[in-house]
Amino acid sequence: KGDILIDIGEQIQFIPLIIEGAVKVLREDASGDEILLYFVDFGNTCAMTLNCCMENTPSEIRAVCEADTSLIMIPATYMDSWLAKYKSWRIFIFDNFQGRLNELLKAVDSLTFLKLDERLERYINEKAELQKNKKLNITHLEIATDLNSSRVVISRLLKKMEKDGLLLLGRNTIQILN
Amino acid sequence: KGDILIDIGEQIQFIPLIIEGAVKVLREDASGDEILLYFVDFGNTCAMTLNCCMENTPSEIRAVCEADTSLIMIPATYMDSWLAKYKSWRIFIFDNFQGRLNELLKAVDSLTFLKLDERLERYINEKAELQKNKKLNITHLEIATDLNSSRVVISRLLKKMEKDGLLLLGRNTIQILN
DNA sequence: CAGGCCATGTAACAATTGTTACAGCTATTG
DNA sequence: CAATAGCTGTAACAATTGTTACATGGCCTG
Repeated sequence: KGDILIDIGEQIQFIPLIIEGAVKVLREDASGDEILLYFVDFGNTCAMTLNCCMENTPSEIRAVCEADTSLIMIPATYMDSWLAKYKSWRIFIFDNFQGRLNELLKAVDSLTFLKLDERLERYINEKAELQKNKKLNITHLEIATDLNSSRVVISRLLKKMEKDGLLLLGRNTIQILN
Repeated sequence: KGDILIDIGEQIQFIPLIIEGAVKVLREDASGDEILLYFVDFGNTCAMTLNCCMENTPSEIRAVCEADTSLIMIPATYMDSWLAKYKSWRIFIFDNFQGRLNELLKAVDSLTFLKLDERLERYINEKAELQKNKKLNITHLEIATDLNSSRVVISRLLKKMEKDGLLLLGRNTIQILN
């Protein structure tokens, strides 16, 4: 948990398949601001990584373990020969591309069409679903970083959600009600 | 020009390769608001389309011809067998995936890290580059639609850019200076 | 237990973006 | 040439989001 699997600018020689746990994929700009792109969990891999392996280009994203995570690391050299040999591998790879593209589209949708309070709500629910637990251990600052907002704004919105009876706030915890 | 190549929800049986012209790829939400994702031009194809062909899922995006456009339409049935047979085809396909993923990342970056005036500037410059002409034929409303903003806001920002000596505005035209 | 660090709550204010309303102008059409 | 529809300019105002500043209280460490 907390380990950086892949960082921006890094070259990768292995395709990571997630067996257990979850990985958070994010993007950073020149001044160090971040935005969460999506989570990847069991049975999936990161399409960005696939490309890096195929094309030997540096990573555009950072991947951080959300929880303790087990991976199978497949050497990149197998990538191409397996594509030629196995239809099941082709299907797996393209399924994953599709999944990642759709996650990116979802990210664009959120940024474009949702207000911050809606993005926050979606974020909290996704986190809870991922860890299968309605009580989150997280600080307002961490949320603000993931959503590229500021702590004060997130606190303000969370307080409003608590007043509306959606949440219960504590130090380092958010309990989802209902 | 103006033709809709692929619409949201449509099924596609052909992989379009762009020979001439340019295609604009956009996303729409439930209430009909749009956001421009990226442009595709010569030598490329649309990764979303690739997936639709492989997986037979409906399109998540709309593709509209920006200019008069010529395409080669490759029947989707060839997709898989060519992947098994030709390394050059695999490279082509993965290059395109990489290109489209990077365009999507760029879209996320713009939405996250740029203010509207910067997004507008980027948009105008991209348009000019695409058509290799610093005089654009476009209305403020069209721009507002592509950027998911409102006409009044775009007019306001454009006027400011004109005052700053970056542009020359006319009816249906924007001339980029410098 | 004292000191310091961190998380949260709140207020006041600023900046950005969106909305509504209306006026003037241009081009096209009958 | 009159009528109309579409494009642009502008003002006034509203909503959302960001910023700065400070207070409170928990928790860890020495």
